[in-house]
Amino acid sequence: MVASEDDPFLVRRLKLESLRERGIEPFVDGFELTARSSELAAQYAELEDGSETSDVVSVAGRLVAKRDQGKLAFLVLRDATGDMQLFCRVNILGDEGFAFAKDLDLGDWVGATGTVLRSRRGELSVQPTEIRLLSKSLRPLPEKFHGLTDTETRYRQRYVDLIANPEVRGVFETRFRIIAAIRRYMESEGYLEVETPMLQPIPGGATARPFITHHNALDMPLYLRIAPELYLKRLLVGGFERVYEINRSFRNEGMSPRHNPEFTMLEAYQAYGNMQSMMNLTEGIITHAAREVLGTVEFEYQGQSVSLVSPWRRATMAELVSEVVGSPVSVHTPFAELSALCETHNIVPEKEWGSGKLLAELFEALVEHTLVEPTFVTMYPAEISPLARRNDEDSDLTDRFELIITGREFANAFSELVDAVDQRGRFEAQAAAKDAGDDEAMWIDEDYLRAQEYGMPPAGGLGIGIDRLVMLLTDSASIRDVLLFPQMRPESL
RNA sequence: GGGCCGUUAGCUCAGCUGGCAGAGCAGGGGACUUUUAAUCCCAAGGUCGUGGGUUCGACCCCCACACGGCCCA
Repeated sequence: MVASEDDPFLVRRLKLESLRERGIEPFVDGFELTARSSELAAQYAELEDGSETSDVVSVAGRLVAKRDQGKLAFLVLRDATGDMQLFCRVNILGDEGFAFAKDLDLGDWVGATGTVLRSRRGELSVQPTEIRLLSKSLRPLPEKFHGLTDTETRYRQRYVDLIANPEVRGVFETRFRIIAAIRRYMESEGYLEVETPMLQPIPGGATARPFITHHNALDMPLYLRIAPELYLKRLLVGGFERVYEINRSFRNEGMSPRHNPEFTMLEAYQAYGNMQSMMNLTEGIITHAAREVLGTVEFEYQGQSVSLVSPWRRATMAELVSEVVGSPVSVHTPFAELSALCETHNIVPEKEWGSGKLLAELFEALVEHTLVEPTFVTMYPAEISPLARRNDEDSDLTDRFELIITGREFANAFSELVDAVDQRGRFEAQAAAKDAGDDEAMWIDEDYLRAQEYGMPPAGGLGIGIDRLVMLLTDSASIRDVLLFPQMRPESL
């Protein structure tokens, strides 16, 4: 028996068998509770230290602490709203009931019925007349003081992380409140939430490598979408004027503290809108979400202060790059000069890159990480914006912006390209790049072109990375901290 | 893909120039009728990530691999 005494898992298995032998079912069928922890805390806020009531309540939760004191024992139950202490006395529970209570293990799901009191030390408690085991826990919980800190275990066994680190649940509650707030905002702005295919025959709407899968009945490849964009825009052709979708997209790329293979994006499209209206919408969505969950638009992210107070800075990509390199630079700067600048800054240009790509690379390397306060970076080169409308004054640029906050991209939006002829040309340039070996380049989507040929209204379109927004508003350093189950290599169990 | 760091008891962590593996919590036994990381006493618990190598001797040094984290592409 020495071995089993040392193994918490075995001890609990034996305890489980022993319960059954005594006719006690360790996994009961439901439990009727009358109160939750926070409700009792609010209801009895005025109850004085050391005073007892005759009010009978039933509570339930996971046993997270046990302080055995001889003929008295303090158990702490945790439910979704908070903790509640059980004040267990042998003369109230009886010898058998008291022994049963003390024999419960940390981690067990427990229900208790009894009277409400506040202990001399001021702890609101339920003094049980009856304690029931609702569901037996077979594995020991992490250490009570330090909790679970091992990052790998926290991500792999999120259920344990959520038990051991209550603040983690808070992060995810905030995540889902942000998303709910955005949905309310979009509805108030007249947008209809729609659902478009995640399994696509042609992955489009972004430049990224897709995941590929196979449909057996059709015997054809399908791709997990890299963006919903092209389907949402087909809806504008069909006459929907304001649509949005919040859901997963998938990109078959490297993982990092800011990238997960599946991630959540908001995309919204507005007929008759343009880059300007998308700036307003972006500002509205993000400030609304911040106010809803933080109550303010000024906060700290990873030690640096961030202010989302409107209006947000607007600057063109060319202006921002020029500022940093100290001389005027634009998409029209001679190619050789741009190449030389890149090399000065340790960017190795690839042979198919044009001036637009060079400028964008300079921006990413030199400017992006320096923009802490929200900044709309506008006038993206047409070369790297195959779905955006050309600027009326300069056809090498597009009416596109990205929103940068804390040095990171949060949104990407533009006046949509609705000219089917121009769109075909841009697709063909992408196809050429793909043939030249760029496996992130876009495919030609003939059906999308056909849709545009029917006539698409002028429109603004917007994408916001929801995971990154949640990171910002929950002060999380890694995307894995805002994904319940981040992607991990398989562990050997 | 490259660089750096990490992996020791269920959990959180120590471990000296290379000399028999340590603590706290949890778990086991005992005391205690107002505790709050309760306290006190006793006993137990380890393929030191995996596989090689160096050495009289390796948790420690070297190599490879696995998993994770951060940085870079």
